[in-house]
Amino acid sequence: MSDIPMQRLTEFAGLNANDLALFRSLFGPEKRISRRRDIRTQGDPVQEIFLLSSGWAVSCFDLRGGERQIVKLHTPGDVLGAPSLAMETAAETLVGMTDVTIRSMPLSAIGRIFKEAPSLAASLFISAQQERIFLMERLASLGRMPAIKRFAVLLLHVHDRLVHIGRECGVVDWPFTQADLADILGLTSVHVNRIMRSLDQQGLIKRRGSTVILSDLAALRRLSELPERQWIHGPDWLAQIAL
Amino acid sequence: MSDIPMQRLTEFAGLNANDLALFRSLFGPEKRISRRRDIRTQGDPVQEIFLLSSGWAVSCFDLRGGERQIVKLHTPGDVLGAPSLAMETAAETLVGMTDVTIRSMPLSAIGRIFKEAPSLAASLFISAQQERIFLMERLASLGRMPAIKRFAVLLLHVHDRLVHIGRECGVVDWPFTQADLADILGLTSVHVNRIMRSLDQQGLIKRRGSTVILSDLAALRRLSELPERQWIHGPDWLAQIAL
DNA sequence: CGAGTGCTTGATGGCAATCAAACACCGTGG
DNA sequence: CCACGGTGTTTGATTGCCATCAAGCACTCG
Repeated sequence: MSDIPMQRLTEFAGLNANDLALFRSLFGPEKRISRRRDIRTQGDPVQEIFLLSSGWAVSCFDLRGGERQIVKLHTPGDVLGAPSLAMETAAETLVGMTDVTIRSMPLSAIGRIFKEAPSLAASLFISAQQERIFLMERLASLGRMPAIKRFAVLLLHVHDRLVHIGRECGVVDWPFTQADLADILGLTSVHVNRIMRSLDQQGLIKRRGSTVILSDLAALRRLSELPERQWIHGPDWLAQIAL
Repeated sequence: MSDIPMQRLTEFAGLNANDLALFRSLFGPEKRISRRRDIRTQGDPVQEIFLLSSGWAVSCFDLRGGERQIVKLHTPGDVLGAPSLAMETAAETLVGMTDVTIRSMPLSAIGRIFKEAPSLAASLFISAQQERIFLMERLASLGRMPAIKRFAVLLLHVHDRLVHIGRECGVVDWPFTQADLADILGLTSVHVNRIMRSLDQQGLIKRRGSTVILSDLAALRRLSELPERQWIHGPDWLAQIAL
């Protein structure tokens, strides 16, 4: 059984040993869920939040017409299902894109965190704000960019997140089919295919199976129209909580 | 000088008198900003968050090509600029769409809230999760719906928020031009115009200046493909923090 | 009254959807 | 071993939603 990944939680500030120990203690045992299975389906009662221990997952909205929009990609260390904390029943469906292992935390534990570990609570709060930025970027890309730029924005976003958790620079090895990418980008799989070939032929990316190699990072960033983000690290106001 | 509106903060649970008093005490004096002026521009250092006391505002992303995507509409009582708490410099531009009055809260005050008023902190946290749901809905609408449905989704979203803060049911009186709506919906102003006339002619809405009357709420909800949301109210885990 | 802003309408064009079909790969079972 | 179905990728032909371009109109304001 692997240890609990905490990259996302300690991204903005170090946490003391007590906080980390508390956080670990609040999660249940590991549970395996296989590829393409729902972790939680939209409409289910909200009784817990999840930590993704290993594998890839997504959050998505299923629409009445049978279409779906993937609204967030998750890598190990991510907390899943938190947005629905504001609701009686889950707004999003959580799906494993590979076999995944998750742990769950009951709602009562969230109360404990706010009561007993304010620094931890603040870290979760900032993480939620970061997620809002990610969503706003995706929104800007769907609303105001043609397909090629959307793809570049997505690829760079995932790339930068992967590098952040220690993966190799210049490579994105994700488990998505072109149909999945279409559900992320608001396109059809046919068009995603054309976009990818086009980027390939222009020399911006190369493809090896489901792996994408970013052969020209500078050109991709120029395409994307969005700046690289500078996240805070150990701001005064956060450090001061621990005192 | 008007009192501080707290609808958004008390939406999910009542707060005790101490928490409310603390919250009030953390905001600076009212400041007026006139229509179409930036409250904070993207790239500015993040030194505070804002409370919108009166008027309408938006958060938007300005892209390199000069286009913009409006990512969030704000009504009185909303906290503005919180997503950029995760960043060194602001990711979004905050703009008043009418003359607005705002109050600001320094970052150090956020630290105090987490340290001294865990129930208040938890309310802010849930509110951030709610904002993520809103963004995910917008994303689903831009990614997977044609223009008419996007408009219906937007109109209903704003309508339901306005009703929530006590405005008349069946009416949306907003200060947006068709060009603004285009920046919200990821369309052009020309197309927004055609969409609105079309809905008007079909009898789903009526227009009186900038006011939209929702003449057929049921039909609009059928169009929108998204369910009405049931937000939590006074869940156990939140109440338990105050004990 | 002229300039500016916002709304409306028509004509044209393009990006992406839709429809359709072939191809590659893979695990399964006859 | 090969047939087979299933999944995913690729490519072409056609369609359509929405963008773009252009111009006229209504209203406000200095």
